[in-house]
Amino acid sequence: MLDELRNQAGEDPSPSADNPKIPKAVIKRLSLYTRVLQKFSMSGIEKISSKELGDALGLNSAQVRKDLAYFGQFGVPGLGYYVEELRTRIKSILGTDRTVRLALVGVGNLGQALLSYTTQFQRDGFRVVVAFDADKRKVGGERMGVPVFHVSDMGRHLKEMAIDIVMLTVPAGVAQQVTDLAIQAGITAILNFVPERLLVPEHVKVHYVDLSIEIESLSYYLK
Amino acid sequence: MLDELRNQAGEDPSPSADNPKIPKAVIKRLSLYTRVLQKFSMSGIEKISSKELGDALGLNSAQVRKDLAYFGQFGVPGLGYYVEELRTRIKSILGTDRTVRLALVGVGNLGQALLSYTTQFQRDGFRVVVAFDADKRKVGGERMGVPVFHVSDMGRHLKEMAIDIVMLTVPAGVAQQVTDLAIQAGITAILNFVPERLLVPEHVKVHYVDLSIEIESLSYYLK
DNA sequence: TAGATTGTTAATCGATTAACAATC
DNA sequence: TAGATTGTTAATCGATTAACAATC
Repeated sequence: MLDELRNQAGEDPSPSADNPKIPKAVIKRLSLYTRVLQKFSMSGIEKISSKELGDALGLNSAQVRKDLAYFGQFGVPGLGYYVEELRTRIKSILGTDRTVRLALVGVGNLGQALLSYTTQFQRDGFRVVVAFDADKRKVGGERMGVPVFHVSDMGRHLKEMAIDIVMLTVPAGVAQQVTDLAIQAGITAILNFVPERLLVPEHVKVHYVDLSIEIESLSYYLK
Repeated sequence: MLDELRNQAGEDPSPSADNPKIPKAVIKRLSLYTRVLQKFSMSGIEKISSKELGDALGLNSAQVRKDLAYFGQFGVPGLGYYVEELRTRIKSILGTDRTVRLALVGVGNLGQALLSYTTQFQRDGFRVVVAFDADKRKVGGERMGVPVFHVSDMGRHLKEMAIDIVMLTVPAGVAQQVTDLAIQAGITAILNFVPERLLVPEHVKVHYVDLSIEIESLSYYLK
């Protein structure tokens, strides 16, 4: 599982009065909503109904309204939602209204693919600001405008550069080791593309993305 | 999600007597099980309990047993499961006991990352046998041992090479167009890495893998 | 036989959808 | 006001976990 599955990370932000345990699936859909809203916004459309928003993503309109209701009342009965306002509110909820700073560990093929997303990330409030590799030949220069350092210096750079999220695209054998180093440097969020289960302390959030599982499970549906 | 989310593909194989609607999440876990079983098998361990299998993946032992129970009785009460036997049975269920033939459309960074997985895929019963690109400079030769043709010839090659699954890593603007071509050529399973919803006929199964959503939703948990 | 672990049912938990009064 | 669409509750659906008799 990549995704969808294998969200065996830590616990959600603790449920409280104004935060009554938000399902993980809701958070993922919020990101999808911003993407659709962005498109509508660029076409100059100013309002959108839950039906329209749902249709664009293959979702039920009730689900859209319920998702949003977790965070407040954003709509106008009889009218719908104001596109730009809703987009802004959701980005604020997700925390992508400020720029999230990413580090990439492992500048292999997948790593570089993620780096090439940088431009898109930037638009979305994300930015890969540093990369690390164990191969000295890859170290020193830049890849896609991102400086590449040796993993032995990782801890220091992670702190200095105020990294929010570490993306792991290293060989399976060293994933845990690299994870430990990152956590020592104060990292609390890891996006793990390595098909290995990582052991981390409670306060660290690991998100698993497992590309080969996606392919493998699709095979079942061929028959 | 990736994963997890955005499984808005067609319907499951129709529920019948010996096939009582298998949840999608179960299928994904089956792939994970084979991976763990492979490891145990290589360490020379011959049997494994649902507890051990679950622990290796952070899953409940009851869930492991229930997942397997969808497909028959594989275990021995008081003993557990025979590693190699179980592995073989699951691979047979998933259809990865034969080699699944993949085509890649779009030889960009992500495409090449997926190509570089080829070796691993092969071990798992997967093989990328052909790739396509619209850039003439990429066409003609091979990448990671896989021949690259121009998209204009895609339909013909897909048929001739008996492709099972098409992996899409093309620019967003052409995703639907490429999809239509693939479907015309008889493709029924698509693994879509492009953040675009694809319109496909009922019989075609689309699986969405959305890397930037994974990152974006992780941002929420930073706070 | 005693100990262990399965397969399976029932209980719980979570997520989606339908329905509709409230409201612009 | 009439029409439309929200926010929200209740109903449904699906997935996970607990519990335990069956069985090796």
